[in-house]
Amino acid sequence: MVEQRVVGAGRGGARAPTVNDVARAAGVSRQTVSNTLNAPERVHHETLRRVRHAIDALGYRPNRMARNLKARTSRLLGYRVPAVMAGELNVVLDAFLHALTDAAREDGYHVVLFTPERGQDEVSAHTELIATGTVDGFVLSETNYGDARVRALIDGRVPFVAFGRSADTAPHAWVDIDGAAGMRAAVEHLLDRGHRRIAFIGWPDGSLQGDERRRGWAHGLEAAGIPADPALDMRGVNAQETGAHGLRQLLDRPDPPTAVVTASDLLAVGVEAAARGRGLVVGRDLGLVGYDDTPVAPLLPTPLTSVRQPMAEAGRHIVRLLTAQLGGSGVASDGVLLTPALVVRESS
Amino acid sequence: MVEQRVVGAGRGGARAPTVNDVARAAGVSRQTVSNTLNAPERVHHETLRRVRHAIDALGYRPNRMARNLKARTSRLLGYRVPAVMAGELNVVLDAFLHALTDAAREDGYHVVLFTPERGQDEVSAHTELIATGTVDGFVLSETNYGDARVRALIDGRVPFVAFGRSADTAPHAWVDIDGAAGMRAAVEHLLDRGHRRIAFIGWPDGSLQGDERRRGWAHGLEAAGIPADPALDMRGVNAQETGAHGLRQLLDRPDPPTAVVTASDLLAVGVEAAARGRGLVVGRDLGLVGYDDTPVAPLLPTPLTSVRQPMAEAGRHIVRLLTAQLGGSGVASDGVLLTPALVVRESS
DNA sequence: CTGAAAGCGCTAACAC
DNA sequence: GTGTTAGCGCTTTCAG
Repeated sequence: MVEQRVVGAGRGGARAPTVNDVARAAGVSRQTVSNTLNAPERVHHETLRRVRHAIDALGYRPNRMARNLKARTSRLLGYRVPAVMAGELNVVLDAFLHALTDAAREDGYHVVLFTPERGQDEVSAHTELIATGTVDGFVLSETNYGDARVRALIDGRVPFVAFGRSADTAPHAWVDIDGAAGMRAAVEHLLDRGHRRIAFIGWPDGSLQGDERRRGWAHGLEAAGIPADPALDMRGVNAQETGAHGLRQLLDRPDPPTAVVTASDLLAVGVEAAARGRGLVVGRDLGLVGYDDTPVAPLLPTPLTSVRQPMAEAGRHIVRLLTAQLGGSGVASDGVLLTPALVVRESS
Repeated sequence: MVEQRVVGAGRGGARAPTVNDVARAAGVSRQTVSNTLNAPERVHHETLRRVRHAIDALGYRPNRMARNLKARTSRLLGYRVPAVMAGELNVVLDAFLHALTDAAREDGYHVVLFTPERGQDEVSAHTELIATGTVDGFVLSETNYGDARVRALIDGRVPFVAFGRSADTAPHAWVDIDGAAGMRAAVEHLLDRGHRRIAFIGWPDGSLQGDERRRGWAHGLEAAGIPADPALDMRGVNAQETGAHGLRQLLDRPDPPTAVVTASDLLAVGVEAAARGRGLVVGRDLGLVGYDDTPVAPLLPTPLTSVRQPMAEAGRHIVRLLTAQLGGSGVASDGVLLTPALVVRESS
């Protein structure tokens, strides 16, 4: 009986069986082994059986790297791990990565992580990986206006898909979540609840996502015949204190809003805290809707209504577009726009 | 002037220059090119200069896969992306991944993500990757009592490092964070603050981390001469409601605790909510310490004191141990135990 | 239907 | 110091 244990690159382990070993065991040439795997219809029934038996007996598995070298591909998709922002609520990176990984596997790829070296710029971190054939293409996230990576990858004819449009660059493949639609849904929900004065607390101008969300707020109101009052449009960095400060300012006005939408859950947490500080109960005295539906949303004193982004779906689409490019089908300038969903809780 | 643009595997891009191209351009054999890169001391000054010039001019970068095939390694470390748990606070996956990725790069490796296929068991997902030479070793996380992966990888002589000890298996390389020490620090901190009746709310018996944290609570008290009262030892699934229910039960006792430590921030959120429901203010009327220092901790109505696990440091150690094994140095049974730190906020 | 020959891009031995 | 030879494990012509 042939020993059948998992043998790999492990130090000390016997080296893994190769096509040659299988060929010898089955009494055929190694090409026939290859055909058995890649074009079984060209192999005689009986031979097929014999080869397959040998494969099982030896526990043979074709070597990825040899295969890839021959095929001049790595079957690897690069993803730059976003920097960890202290104090920020990570926008469900895990769901996104999980989706990327699952979808990649289904298409015969793997996701490989990277970060730029100290002192290395973003762009050369990418070009280096391509030039060495380490990856076949990239998943870009956190793209913004005039993203340098987008520019460079297009110029270098490197396959990639961006998570987020980057507005002012040449056409390229992207997947995005419609931030304006999400915010608009939040506003419409509050309008349904009877609110008429709805404030927005967001980030300073100049971020693609932030601007889009602000636009959604304005359009949502205007569609209902309510002008977007600039006095109800607050902005500041993405921090709890910005939300708190914003709400206090709003409440100090002669005509305070009855509801607030924020560009992030983090801002909403600040709003909730400031409201509590003024003796107001969110959900009863003040409508509040956050954005991103981070894990904190259901945990606030008044569980927070929030806009949920379909991160897993986005990840799947990204991989599909990317592998389509790599496979030769698929255009490098496809775009997919996904719509977020409002998760209604008690804050609104 | 030689054209100098990034050329890669991109469809339509001209194929990348190889050693042969460089050799031709520099008027040497391709071996000399290889030596220039890998053993420059054996190459004549003048030749070195010429070859290097050609390398720069052509934008040559050695192909990873060819190199790896030759070296019989993939320079890839596999990491199974943990399943996304709805409703759980992800324990700062991003910081961990970032650290893994950075450390891997410094040692000449990359991290590749994977998940088991539908219907595929954990173990064969790992052995498959090794058998095909896709990865050189693994980073295991979420190990638990009698982990099947640990068993299988040891048997298959596959290099790996576990994040978390798995108690009852054969010796192997691991990095862990001392949960008992973390909880003990929390208890000692509360004792310093004058608390004497300190309750613990944790998970049901049978999880390595949960049991360890409970032990830390008991030992922390006993070291101060206070017996760990079983009536103050609550358990339930990791959910907000478990914390809330636990606190209500504790408060209904004739001798309620003055402080609570929990096995997770999520449980602490529940405690905070239940306390508020009873008209108690955490930090003033009740001491509270959570665990994991998730992003919610500073955002609670009373910012939560919590035990922070050094995830980044753990990631770095894991990669160091793993690459040491792969490089031939380093023992496969090294262990590193890290100590968590208490982050004191207003809840205690 | 099967085998022989060639080569993906690189490097390690060994000659010159 | 430099070039020649060989081969990592696989697949892809092309003969037989």
